[in-house]
Amino acid sequence: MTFDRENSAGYLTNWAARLLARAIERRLRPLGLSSGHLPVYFALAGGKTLTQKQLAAHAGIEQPTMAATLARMERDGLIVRTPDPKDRRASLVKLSPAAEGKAAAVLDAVHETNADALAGLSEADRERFRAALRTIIATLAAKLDG
Amino acid sequence: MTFDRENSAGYLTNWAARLLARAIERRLRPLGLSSGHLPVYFALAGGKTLTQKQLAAHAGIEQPTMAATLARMERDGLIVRTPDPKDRRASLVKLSPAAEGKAAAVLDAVHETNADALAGLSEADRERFRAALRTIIATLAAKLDG
DNA sequence: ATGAGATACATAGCATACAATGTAATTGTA
DNA sequence: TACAATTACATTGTATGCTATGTATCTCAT
Repeated sequence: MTFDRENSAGYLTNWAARLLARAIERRLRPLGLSSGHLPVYFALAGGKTLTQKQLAAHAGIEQPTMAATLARMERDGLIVRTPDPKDRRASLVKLSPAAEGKAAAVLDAVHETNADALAGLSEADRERFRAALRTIIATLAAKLDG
Repeated sequence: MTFDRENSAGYLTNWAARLLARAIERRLRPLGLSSGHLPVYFALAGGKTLTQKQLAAHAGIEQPTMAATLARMERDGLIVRTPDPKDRRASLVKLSPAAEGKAAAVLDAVHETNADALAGLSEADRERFRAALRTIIATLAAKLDG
């Protein structure tokens, strides 16, 4: 079996994603945050309010994964849930004031991590890279639905 | 907090990696395999023999992660461990005959998944994408060591 | 030859992700 | 209005990944 990892987009993407996750975890840890919190942070920062379902859709993760992440964030005082007055099945999720207070530092951590990772690429290469990822995501997401 | 996911390499890479993982899982499941087995498969296919440490280094994952993966693969009859005659701390890991028999199908699954994911990119864009990933991996791996 | 340090692996604890399934509330239709 | 189907969330079980730490063995310098 001749398999060249260097030419497998899947293998390389997985590897890069793990390295990126480790890099962002290092920067978030001093803030008491973790990589799984990021999609929630960016969806809710600035006082916005969403349901669990909306958060999961926004993050592109499954509902049980979001349920577990929100449970941990609630345990750690990062989010607050209030009953949805229009739907007794649902809760409205908001960042806590403490979490909002960390928003700027979170944004810095994200930007620094991206800058570190992309240090070896020109600005044109960076944009081509992001464009390729957007295409791949769109392709696979469509395939998953259909 | 203004954060544009579409322009975050980390966010996009993570998302693409999760979609790719789901895609390959779908193809591997009928074979009784899973995405975590792949680095082991490709390192050992063809009768090769490596230690756990060598496998972890090859896959770019931490030793305890490889230990858990090997435990599952042993449980499922995919690998065989024999004591290393030169070092009583170590085991030599080999694919089982049953696992070797699936090698061609595994390779097909990987190639098909990559082809699906990259369907929206030209061959030139694909190579640029892989090159960018190799650069990012090298950059982050170096930063992790230093 | 021996003791210190390094090495190979195991173990514990946790986070993030999935699929499959259950429960309660809502919605739409007959 | 009542029942069927749908929806929102919870729960269970598993896999993959990490960090931190423990244990047995090996290696190297004295």
